[in-house]
Amino acid sequence: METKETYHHGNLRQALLEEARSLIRVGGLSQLSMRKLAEQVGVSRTAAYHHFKDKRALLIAIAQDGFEQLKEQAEQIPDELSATQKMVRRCKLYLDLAFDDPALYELMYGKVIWSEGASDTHLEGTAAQMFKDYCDFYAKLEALNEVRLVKPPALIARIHWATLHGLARLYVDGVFRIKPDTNQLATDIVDMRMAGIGVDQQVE
Amino acid sequence: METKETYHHGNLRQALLEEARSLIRVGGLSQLSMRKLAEQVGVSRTAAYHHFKDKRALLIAIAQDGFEQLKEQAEQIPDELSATQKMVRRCKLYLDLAFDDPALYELMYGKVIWSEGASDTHLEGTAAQMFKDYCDFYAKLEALNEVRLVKPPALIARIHWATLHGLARLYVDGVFRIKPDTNQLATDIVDMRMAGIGVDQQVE
DNA sequence: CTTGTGTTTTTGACGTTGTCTAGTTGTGGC
DNA sequence: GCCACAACTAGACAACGTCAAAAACACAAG
Repeated sequence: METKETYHHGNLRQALLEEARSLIRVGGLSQLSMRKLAEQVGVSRTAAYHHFKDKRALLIAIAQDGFEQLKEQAEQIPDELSATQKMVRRCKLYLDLAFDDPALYELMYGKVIWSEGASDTHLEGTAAQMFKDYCDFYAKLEALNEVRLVKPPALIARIHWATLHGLARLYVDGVFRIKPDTNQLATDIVDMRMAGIGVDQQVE
Repeated sequence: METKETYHHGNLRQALLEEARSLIRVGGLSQLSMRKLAEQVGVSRTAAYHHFKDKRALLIAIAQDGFEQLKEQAEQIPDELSATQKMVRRCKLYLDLAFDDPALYELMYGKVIWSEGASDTHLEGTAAQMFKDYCDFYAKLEALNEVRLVKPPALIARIHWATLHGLARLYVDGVFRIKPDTNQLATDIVDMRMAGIGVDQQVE
């Protein structure tokens, strides 16, 4: 790679994304500014605007990367696990994201992306898919006669996600300050959710 | 009240709080600026700094008012209701706050207050009390032999609050855009929570 | 090697923000 | 009426996000 004395960075977009990711991991979303970011990367304060329409576009790109990473992690869950065990793993991945990288979680599931409609982020499908996965999970358990749903799967899925999101946000925002054992917590949530809809035995 | 041509407003602190409350209700937290607020109230941009140390101090005051209002509403729940019915009412009040005044909810339970430690806000006790109320609720049901807890009350209380908070935040942040029937939702949550910990009959 | 074109930066500038500080005005006690 | 203090106004500063013009760079064609 050539030196930085020249104008052309060469791979500025990627460098901005990586540096921004690092900055928010350390200082939180509120500590990220386009000027500080540019300074860290070694370019002028408006160089980023050639690669990103505005600050929100850069943040969206970081969130997209985060969703991609989460998806790749979910795909590594072994196929041979039961549906319930897979769900516990997915819940754990979700909680791990929030507890290990609170600012990325806040970006992915917070107002920057969602408050003005997310149609420009191509992430609405992602959120819908997550919701659908939860619905499918419960519908599948019922189809296998493993549980008897006493509420519609959509309601159960909504509350399932809300529970995870609430635990995440209460930590991300600083209301709860103690990082839990996410494996245990995911197990407890799925366990309680099983009991809530009629399953007879606890998660093994 | 005397005219506004004079320097002395007379009751600027209260006017700022009321106007700020109104501004965030309409435009959201991000639309509130000290300059716009001062202009709306008819004073110069730094007048507020005589009454509030900084912007965060003003926001804390609004959040404190919000908690006070929530507490007063909870105190109006009739004593003769069963513990479960009271809990449904409280859950409904909580959800109503989030769905009817999202910015106030975000302020009360979000980063402005909680991210740097809330010791200067005198609200830590409020959050702790809410958590304790949920714990007590479940412990009381168990003491009355109405339910059999299969998890510690602290975990159940934490997940109970997380569920409410998650539903609230998913709406406040714009991930979910449809305002639900909060009475039905509160009933469903408590209903499912009952089932989750072993209650034999649904909420009447 | 030169030239032209397109890309990618830098630089000057603007509007907005929160907040500091000095100065001005108003209030109330004596 | 005077004085001290409270409560404001006004000037100023630093930082922010972003726009647009100018400058530098990369590359292809001749």
